[in-house]
Amino acid sequence: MNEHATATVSWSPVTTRRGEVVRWSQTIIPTLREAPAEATTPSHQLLLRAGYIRQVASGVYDYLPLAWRSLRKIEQIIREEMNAAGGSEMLMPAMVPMELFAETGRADDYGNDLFQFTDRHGRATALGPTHEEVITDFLRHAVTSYRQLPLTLYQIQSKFRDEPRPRAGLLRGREFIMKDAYSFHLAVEGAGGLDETYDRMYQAYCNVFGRCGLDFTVVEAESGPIGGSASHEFMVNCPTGEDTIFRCPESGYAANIEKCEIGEREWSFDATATGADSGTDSGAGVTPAMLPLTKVHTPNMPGIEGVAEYLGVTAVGMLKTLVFQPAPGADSGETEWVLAAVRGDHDVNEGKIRDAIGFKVVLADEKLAKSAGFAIGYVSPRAADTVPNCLLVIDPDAAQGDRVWATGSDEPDHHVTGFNWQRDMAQSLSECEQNGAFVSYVKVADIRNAQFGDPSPRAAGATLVIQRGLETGHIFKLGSKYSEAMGFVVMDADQKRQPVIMGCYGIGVSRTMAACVEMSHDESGMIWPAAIAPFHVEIVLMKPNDAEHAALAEQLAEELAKAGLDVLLDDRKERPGVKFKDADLIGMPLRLTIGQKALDAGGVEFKARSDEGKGEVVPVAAITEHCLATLAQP
RNA sequence: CAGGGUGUAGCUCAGCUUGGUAGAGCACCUGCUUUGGGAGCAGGAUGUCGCAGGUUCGAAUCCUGUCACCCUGACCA
Repeated sequence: MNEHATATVSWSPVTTRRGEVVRWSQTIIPTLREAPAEATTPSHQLLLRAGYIRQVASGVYDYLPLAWRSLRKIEQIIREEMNAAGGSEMLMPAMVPMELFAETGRADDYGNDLFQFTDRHGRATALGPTHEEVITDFLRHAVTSYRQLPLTLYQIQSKFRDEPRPRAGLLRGREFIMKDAYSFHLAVEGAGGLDETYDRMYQAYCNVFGRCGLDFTVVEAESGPIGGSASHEFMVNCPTGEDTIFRCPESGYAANIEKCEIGEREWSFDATATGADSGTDSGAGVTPAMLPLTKVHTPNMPGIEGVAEYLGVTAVGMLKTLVFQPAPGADSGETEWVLAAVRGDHDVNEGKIRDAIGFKVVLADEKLAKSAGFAIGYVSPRAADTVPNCLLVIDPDAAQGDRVWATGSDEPDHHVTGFNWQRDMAQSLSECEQNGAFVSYVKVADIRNAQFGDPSPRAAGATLVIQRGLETGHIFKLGSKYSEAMGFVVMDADQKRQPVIMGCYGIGVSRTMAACVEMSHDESGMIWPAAIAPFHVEIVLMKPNDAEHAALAEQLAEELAKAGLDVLLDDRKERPGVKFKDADLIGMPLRLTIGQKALDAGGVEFKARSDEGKGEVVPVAAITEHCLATLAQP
């Protein structure tokens, strides 16, 4: 077993990382010629085929040796950047008593997404999906003075969420590896404040994903159920990504679909106005001439597409009106109902409604809405005139008065054509047009999801473009949501008790690995960036039985390891074709082939995975230098 | 949770309509040959046909139930 000698490391107080040498015959890399039928996304298929992961249950996977090496490298990069940003690593338990989630109300928010069980004593316990409560519980006992702040703590750990539908392998699992960091401050602004750490984390995240060799975009995001005031998502760019992101090519503004603002759009309820068309409106299906309001029988057609076809118009020529209610606990004053009117081809954005009217809304309960007088499925903006305590919010693209619209008739199974804002709702709208502000019960505001080609909110004349991405990182400004709920207060310099201000920062570690495969592969297999590849170099030994060849392979591996590179030595007694196919599949950045051909030519064959062709012969003495130089290239 | 699909050898799948006691390719084991892009020949091993009930002389096949997994949606890091 002397060949193991290359794996021994001489300990030194000064660490110059020595690479590792692993022989294929002594580990397990179970490659598959064909992808198992259950895998449909590229990263899932390749991770399975290349012997990185195996499924244990839906959304639950073994990380095999190759995957684990890559994951550890990603983790190490994260550690270095978190530490550099002032974070301290710790480890919290995966098991969390339900009492902690009850304190913040997240037991209900998470609901069935929380894995729960009861221990033998009947204590309700959850597997942690994230650890705000646990860390807040720890710190409310350990930190009592503002002098101990600011503080940033993080951990890298398996998280558990009982996803309604796990899918795409590691991209959406029920158990996954995540780095979660939490920061604590006395204030939002100023030295030691949340903003300072948030900005530092933002930079650290850019460093992490940059060092991992990923092509990514940072987008503004809604903070979601976790709560808080500001948020950015880090998205790995790839065409198969499940998230849609919008970007303004002029200003660099980028946001996800929930958050993306839309630039100024002209609107007017005036029937005689000219040029009211905004640049976003193709004008298809609209009729400038005034037509009479006509009721049309449209039985069993609550859907926009069906009705539009039946009425002989397009969705662009229709008004879609949805009925919302103030969310439970929302401070809505007198308002009981919120009507949102958008163009038929647009989607209402609840977050934007909230921002426009000042309180959160949820889609109305159908039974309640019907008993209040709404003909659900056939509602028009005019319902705001008849139902009391009803607020009407209109998207600018729908607030066009120089044309007629098809819309609901406010009675079941009927729509109307020829609806015109000014003629048919003049009274309600008269004041609204003055300034667009909250006059009486009508308001015009951006309340829809952005679309390709919408005006940019940050650069006049520019339009938004669409990209696909995979979310691998997310940072939030939490504020005092958790500290207030859990009584984490600290004495400030004025001897007043202040709830602590928090931020939280997550990276999906296992998802980052999958996203990398998703982003970087070809028809033959994976193509790893050097920084997170399981090994830097794979040595393909063509004739493992030839003592001279084998000795050269060992010598090269040793040299490369000394230079700090990790080496996988394919010493299997397999045919060349099998080894080459496998090498392409598992995707190490560099491949060295030791065979008679190249030896006769005075060297070994060198090939970068990302290059086409069969590679070049490099003299043995120059190999290490050549590898290091190639890996150093961006 | 709604809709759809699939469970047969390690993997990909055929067989099911029309019931008669299980197959192919690849992988695996042995031997020989071969050795630069998933080899050839010869031989060999491999299954509670997801599970449970029912119908039948007889069930992979028909019926009922159930479980698992995948896809689309809702939801979501």
